[in-house]
Amino acid sequence: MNYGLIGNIVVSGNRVMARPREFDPKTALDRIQRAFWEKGYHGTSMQDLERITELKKQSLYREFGNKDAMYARALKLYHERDITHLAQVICKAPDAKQRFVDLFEAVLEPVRNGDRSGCFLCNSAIEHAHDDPQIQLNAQEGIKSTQDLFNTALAVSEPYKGNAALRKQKANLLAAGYFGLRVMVRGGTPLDELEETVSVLVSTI
Amino acid sequence: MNYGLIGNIVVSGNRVMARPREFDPKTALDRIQRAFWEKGYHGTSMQDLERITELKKQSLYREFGNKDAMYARALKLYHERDITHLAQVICKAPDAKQRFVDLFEAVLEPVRNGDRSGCFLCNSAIEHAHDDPQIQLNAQEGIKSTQDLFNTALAVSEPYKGNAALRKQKANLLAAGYFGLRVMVRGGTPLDELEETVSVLVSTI
DNA sequence: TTCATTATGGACACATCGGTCCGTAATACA
DNA sequence: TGTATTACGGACCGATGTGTCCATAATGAA
Repeated sequence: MNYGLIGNIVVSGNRVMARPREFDPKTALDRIQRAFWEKGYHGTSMQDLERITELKKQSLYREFGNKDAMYARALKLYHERDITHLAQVICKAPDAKQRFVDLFEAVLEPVRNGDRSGCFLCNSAIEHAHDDPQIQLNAQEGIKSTQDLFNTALAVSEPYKGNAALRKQKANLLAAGYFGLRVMVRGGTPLDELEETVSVLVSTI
Repeated sequence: MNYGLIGNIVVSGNRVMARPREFDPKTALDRIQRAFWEKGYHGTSMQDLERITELKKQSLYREFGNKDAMYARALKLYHERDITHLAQVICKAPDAKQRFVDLFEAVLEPVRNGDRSGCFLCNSAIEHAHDDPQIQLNAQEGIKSTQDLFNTALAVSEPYKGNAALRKQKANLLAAGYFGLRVMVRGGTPLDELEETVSVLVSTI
């Protein structure tokens, strides 16, 4: 049994393990991520994290190290879970157009539930563009991989299947529209306007 | 002679005026705006503002009130100057397509000069979406007015001139792409990728 | 029991934050 | 000259921020 990383010290399982952890690190990280996603790095204090995780700060520091590490973990989780989720959504339907209908529906679905957090990747890129080169690099790669994802999603149907140049152009167009849409979500654009924008985006396919 | 607003107190000019202001409030506000634009509200401290304006904090407080007021003034200046600038750019050319070529060129021009601040409106919307309803409202209106601006810009040429529904759709598409593009700028996307995205956006007109 | 670990409460260090106040010098007009 | 205003230096305030330390209790396995 491996308890994983605690701070920077690896705790192996073949030792005398005493009082077990009472909280679930995954749900803790999940809540931390939600906080950073909604309110940003500066907008989220350690007090906030204590409150929403229902953990004391000592436990948080023991588990994750420091605030920066928590933010990095949150961003990583976003990539591993939420981006991957979109990647799965977009590859289900058998034709390109329907794929993007599904994708944009997955984007609007949280909005219908009152969640206007937008895109964590975009948010972090904008908040830390001018002070954290690591996050900037992460954002850059995220943008790139979104374009690539859209590209492969288009490749299932003609004329994109047989025309790589056209495919890349369309992928870029859809990616720009996608990022813009997510900014509009966070910016408070009414749902019907968002839906209209989605339908126009899809109609370009 | 009217020295305008100092804090909330109007200083009328028919009194014995003594030592005149030695700095230019406009250039001070200009630098304040640039700082907020680049680094955001939380990322910009009063110390930063003192440094970049070359003013002491007492002068800043006397002139603008407090940090929130400075940020509000910066946002207002963005609307009055930078948005208006785009509005002028986009209305020069005689046909719709060229108008958006000009617009996107105006967006990329700062990037060519190494300025990747992006869109102050988007940045503020994302940073304050969940804590300041006033800024959220401002962002919402900014998004709306951008769509409207694009709409009127399209109205100069057929088929948009005679087809309001099509015009609105295209305006929404271009607006989403525009916002996405500006996020990509701040996210560090390479210039050639940005140019490619622009050319695809323009080609939809 | 002993030992290693987790959890908690509380104090506290240290920096930074926005913001205020005071004393003093400089400036311009009456 | 006196008066009103601006500018500056510097001290200072209270709040908040991240992060550490310590003592103590709880827990489970050897």
